[in-house]
Amino acid sequence: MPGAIQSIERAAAVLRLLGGTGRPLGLNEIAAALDLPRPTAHGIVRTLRDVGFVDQDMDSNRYMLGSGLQELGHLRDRHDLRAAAMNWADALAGSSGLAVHLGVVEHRTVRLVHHVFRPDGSHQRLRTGEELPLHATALGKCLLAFAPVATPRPGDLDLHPWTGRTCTVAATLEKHLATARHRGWAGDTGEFEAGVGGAAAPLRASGGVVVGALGLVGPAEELFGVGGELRPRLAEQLLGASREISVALL
Amino acid sequence: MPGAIQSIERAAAVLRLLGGTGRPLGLNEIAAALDLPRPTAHGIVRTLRDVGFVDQDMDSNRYMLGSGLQELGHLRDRHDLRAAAMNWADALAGSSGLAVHLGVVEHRTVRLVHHVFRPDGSHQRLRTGEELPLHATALGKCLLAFAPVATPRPGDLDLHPWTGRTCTVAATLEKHLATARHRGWAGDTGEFEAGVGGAAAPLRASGGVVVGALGLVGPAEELFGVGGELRPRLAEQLLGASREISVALL
DNA sequence: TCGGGCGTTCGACAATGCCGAACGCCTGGC
DNA sequence: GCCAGGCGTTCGGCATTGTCGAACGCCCGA
Repeated sequence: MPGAIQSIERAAAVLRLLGGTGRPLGLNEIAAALDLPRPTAHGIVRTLRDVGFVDQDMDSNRYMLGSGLQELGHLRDRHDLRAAAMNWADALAGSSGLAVHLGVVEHRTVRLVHHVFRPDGSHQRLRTGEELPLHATALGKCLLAFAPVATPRPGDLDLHPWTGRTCTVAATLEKHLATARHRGWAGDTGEFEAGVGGAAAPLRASGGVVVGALGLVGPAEELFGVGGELRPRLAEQLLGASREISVALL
Repeated sequence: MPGAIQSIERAAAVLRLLGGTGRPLGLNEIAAALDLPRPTAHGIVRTLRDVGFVDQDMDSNRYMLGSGLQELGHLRDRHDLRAAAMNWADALAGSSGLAVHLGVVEHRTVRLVHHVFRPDGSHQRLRTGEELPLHATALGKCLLAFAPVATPRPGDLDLHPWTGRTCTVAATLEKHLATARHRGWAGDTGEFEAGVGGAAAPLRASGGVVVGALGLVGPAEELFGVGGELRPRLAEQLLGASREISVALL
């Protein structure tokens, strides 16, 4: 059984030390805390700085955790969401006969973090990683409606008209969001891609924080009945799955 | 100029690869992506797993980002808050003549992340790192009032009676929180420590998310006038500082 | 059962990391 | 102004640690 790589272990110890101490540390403090000679600690810290995991204050020369770590931490949060949702998303695609999307807020868009194909064997392109507009998709409108503090205000969005059905007036979009809040899900009836509809429900982590949205996507006439309402069976399946995923996120 | 420590650089590359790919990776994929021989990649990945920065799925043997990284990322978020608030907190202590606390929600308590002594040269103990009760301190009530999704509901809290003034009934606490929301700050009149009062205002990051609270702490009669209202000068100073910090967090 | 693919271990060796000595800069005290 | 001390940083010899080809062991599918 080969041993661990010592320099990587030491790098991890430096990061934990910086994280556990509530202030920037000087090289001498780091070296003393880890019982390392200063040039050894310096080599480690300098490399961590070069890779973005540690920042160095230009005036005091002290070291602190870097933004590269923060980004990785947030990505890990997202992976947890995906892991919790994956099985339920698969099952939802199976029971609904539609494609399933899992999306999160990223900057001012929806980032697709998981995509289950419609289970009919038709030719489909995997869209994981794509950016979708907040105002013109069910996922986006769901996030706008249920995670207002994490999303821009409708009035601050560029309401690009993707199709003739896209909301291009903030007040109209606000009405859609109010309706979504009332129903517990948000819909789109061909607002991003003509003829393609969607419905999405929020995913909540501990404390009720909305951390993402789960959506169904397919031909609009398959999702919505004559009155424009989401078909009751689909609503039940979507809301059921989003509830189970939210429980798994606690 | 000495070079970087190669194995640490490679470890960072592994972490970025795992973060940037939306799914768990096998060793062969990691080795191929980084153009490393498998045993080399294995040594790196195994060490990262041992230090908690990488998790390995027991069934598939695939590797993904670990929870240790997530924790460090969150700690970095907190350090950002502290860095943004530090100078304003110092100035607030100077202008108010009181001690200043900066706190965040951690589990079901307030974690003190910064503490500026009252500037009168009196003997004081540094309390950074301490846990304070949410229901009995101004910081805690501020977080309960303004960050409801990140804090427990009053009815779910253990309302321990620290002093004779502590709120021990959820309905009473709810009233305090409603008052705080109305005023923009929360107060405590000796509910945690007899005779010691506090007032706290929320700190907001981008999107309006409340990420912490800034508080004044001192003898209750210095904070509150005869009618029990926070002295106007202190209210103005506290709210001014919290606004400036919130701007710095955008 | 066999073969392929996978993660993991073994051990030789050389390259890389380690670390004592020294350097250069900054600050504070005299 | 000068000096000393404290700090982060560099240098370079050397040995230890990391690297990596070869092999192992396990699992799954044909």
